[in-house]
Amino acid sequence: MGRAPCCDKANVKKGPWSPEEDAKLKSYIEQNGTGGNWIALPQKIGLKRCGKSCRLRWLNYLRPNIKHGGFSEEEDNIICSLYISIGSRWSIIAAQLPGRTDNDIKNYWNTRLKKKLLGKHRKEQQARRGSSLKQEMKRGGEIVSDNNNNQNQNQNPYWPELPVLAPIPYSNQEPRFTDHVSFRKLLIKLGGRFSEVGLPTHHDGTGSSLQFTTDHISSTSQQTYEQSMINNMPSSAPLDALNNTGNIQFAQAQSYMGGGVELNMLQGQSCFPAELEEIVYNNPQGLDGLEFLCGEDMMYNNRIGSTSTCGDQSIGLGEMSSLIYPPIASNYEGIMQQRTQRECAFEELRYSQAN
DNA sequence: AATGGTTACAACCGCTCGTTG
DNA sequence: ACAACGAGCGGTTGTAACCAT
Repeated sequence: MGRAPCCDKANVKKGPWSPEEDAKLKSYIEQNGTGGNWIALPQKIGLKRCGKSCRLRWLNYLRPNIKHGGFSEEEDNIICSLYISIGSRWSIIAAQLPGRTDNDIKNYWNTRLKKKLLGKHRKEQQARRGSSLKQEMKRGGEIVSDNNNNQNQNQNPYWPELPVLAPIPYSNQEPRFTDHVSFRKLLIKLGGRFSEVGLPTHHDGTGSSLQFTTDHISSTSQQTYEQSMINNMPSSAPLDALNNTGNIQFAQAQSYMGGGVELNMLQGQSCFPAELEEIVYNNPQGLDGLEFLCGEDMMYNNRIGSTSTCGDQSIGLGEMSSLIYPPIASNYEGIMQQRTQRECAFEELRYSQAN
């Protein structure tokens, strides 16, 4: 037996709202509130609309102080930062941007911001290709003959340029982020502390779960964290929103922090959105300009570890960036569970390319 | 002016989660 | 413990507006 429909589909109007309908809904809610029951609302007002439709119309359009369009650079940065941290959790992102709705941000991301970001990335990639091609032409055959020394010569912290869709080394033998001390430092810098005591081990015997807790955070590291948040965020406004918001999800997220957050560094896992994975995995340099998201240290670590997701203790940008926003990172397990099939497919593709 | 393609946005759909009886 | 229900969320679709030819 299926679930009963929330309204009589045959008798509800669909499509764009008329000004009259808007006026009815707005004036009723302003005078009486929603009454906590959206399903009953349209009947009370005499609207031939589904309750869900009314709710959506109110939240996305009629509610006071709603801003439409005209996203600022700062808002762009916040959206990008949060998207990279938590993915498409539009309601959480919207909670950090007063006056913006999740629907609005979602649309803005899908239609403009994503393209803007990818366009910028591709442009930079082309520019780099162009300049490296010029260099290669200058050096002539040197490169080929010197191939064996390339690794040593490559002194910059960046990954060597990888051709798009080139097979990515995928070896269990060489996890690139095996240094627990470095990782611990990073976490401490971010204000958390992980404990290896009593950590569960994987079936293959490699302990790879890191307990990220805040209940032991010293005031110093807490301050460090707060400072790092301030430094890394485009402005303090989102922080204010974070502190002051009545958003339930954030409250929940904060409460989870007290109990400790487990970051399972599972093989090949990344919570990175597919379109950004392209940037990250094909060309970590492409993240230049997004340092505001995580700071230079983390950018460096990303370059070191971004293509290694198979190592038992390795950490990819997805995981790293999920630490940027600890209140959000506390939802990490949930986010990981919600990894899309698309992302899994991406990982599989990478794996198959490498083998 | 007509047509076809693209973009931006509003709205819908279906799912999950929390609450209630 | 369970089912029914409403609220909320994210993905998708429909369509008006705009632009190029």
